[in-house]
Amino acid sequence: MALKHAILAALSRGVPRTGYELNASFSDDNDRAWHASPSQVYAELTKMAKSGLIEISDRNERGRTSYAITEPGREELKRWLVRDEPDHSIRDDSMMRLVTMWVLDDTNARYLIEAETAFQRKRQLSLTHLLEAWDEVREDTRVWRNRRATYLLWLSQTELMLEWLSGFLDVLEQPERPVPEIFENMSALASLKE
Amino acid sequence: MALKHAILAALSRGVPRTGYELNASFSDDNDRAWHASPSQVYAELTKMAKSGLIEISDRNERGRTSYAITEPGREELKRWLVRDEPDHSIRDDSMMRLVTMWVLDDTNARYLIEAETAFQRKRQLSLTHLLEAWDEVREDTRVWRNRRATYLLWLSQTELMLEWLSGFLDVLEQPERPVPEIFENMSALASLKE
DNA sequence: CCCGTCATGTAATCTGTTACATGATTGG
DNA sequence: CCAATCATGTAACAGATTACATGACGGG
Repeated sequence: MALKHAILAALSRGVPRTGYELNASFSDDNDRAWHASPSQVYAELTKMAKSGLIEISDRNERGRTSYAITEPGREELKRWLVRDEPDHSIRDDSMMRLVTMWVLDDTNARYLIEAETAFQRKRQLSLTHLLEAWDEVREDTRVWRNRRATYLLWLSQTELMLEWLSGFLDVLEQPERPVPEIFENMSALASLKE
Repeated sequence: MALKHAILAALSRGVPRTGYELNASFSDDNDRAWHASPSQVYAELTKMAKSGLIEISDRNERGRTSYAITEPGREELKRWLVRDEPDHSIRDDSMMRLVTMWVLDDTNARYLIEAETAFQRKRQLSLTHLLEAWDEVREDTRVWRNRRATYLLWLSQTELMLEWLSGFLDVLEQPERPVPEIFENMSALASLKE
């Protein structure tokens, strides 16, 4: 039950948040960590409040209910981090498409690769903007250092992906050219030269 | 229902496979595309055989049942690739841990980062070996070009991760040093310098 | 006043995990 | 012959999605 921990992580800074706000971050394309649907989040929040990991910190005149992490919640978050084995299993729809691309003709394959490229470029842009905005805030707490480092990772991951996608187009379209040759000039793959 | 498409993709080369063999690839740490548990795979295979996307190609003296993709199955695979929108939502347990690391003290954080580093190094090794083995096979079909390109992507993703992890250790342990400075000399992040 | 966004939730359904059961074969 | 691996499945449960329902508020 990892949504539980994703919620605890989101509240761990101490700032209370509403279900709506949490949903925004769980559906955000920039948040490369955990996705959840709204109904799931609301259900989980009710359950967690009942079990004491979080508590209602504020119930506004309007519908909004804010939740805050409790001490047991913070304990559980740490317990999870240090005791539970990380789960490295992956379900990546777009990766699966990339491995299966060869079943298509060049026209369709090219189209799909370009669509993926467009998506990654969009991501690259919004991550860049976010990082630039943070440069001006100039905060330097432990949380922010962690978050900035993570966003730098995500940015370089999407840039690696973009570089690879352009090579992948050549792999499908230039069937005579050896695959290793196509990728050997990638800066991001420089370490492969050893 | 993406497991369906993962199975079709695995059978798409035309080589029949048993449930057991499919399970091996779905639980393989190297296969960075789709994970599934054995019981789920067996259930899905029975269902797909009933609906005609795959068929039993061989039922051995022993328990083994081999499945092969059918023409409708191949059609469905292509339909999925070109018509269905890719799902970019992510649930990445180890990524979530990395974003939450700041709640821990340095000792625990360092320990977890080192554990993750060990995992990624193991992956790096097995991907390297796989690619080297393929160099000797020297096949050059459309499938193999696609697969080689994908493995090169996974390898460079792993190497990017390794480089980032070593920087991330510094982020937590050298609280005075600015985060961007720590990562600016990464070769994989070279494009950020523009 | 109507539409879009804010804000939360229920119910039905589907997807995926865990624990368990079963039995054959292979290598030491 | 015993343990590990091969090989498949069932049943109960947990996790997640979809469609739907509800209502408040703010701006044009």
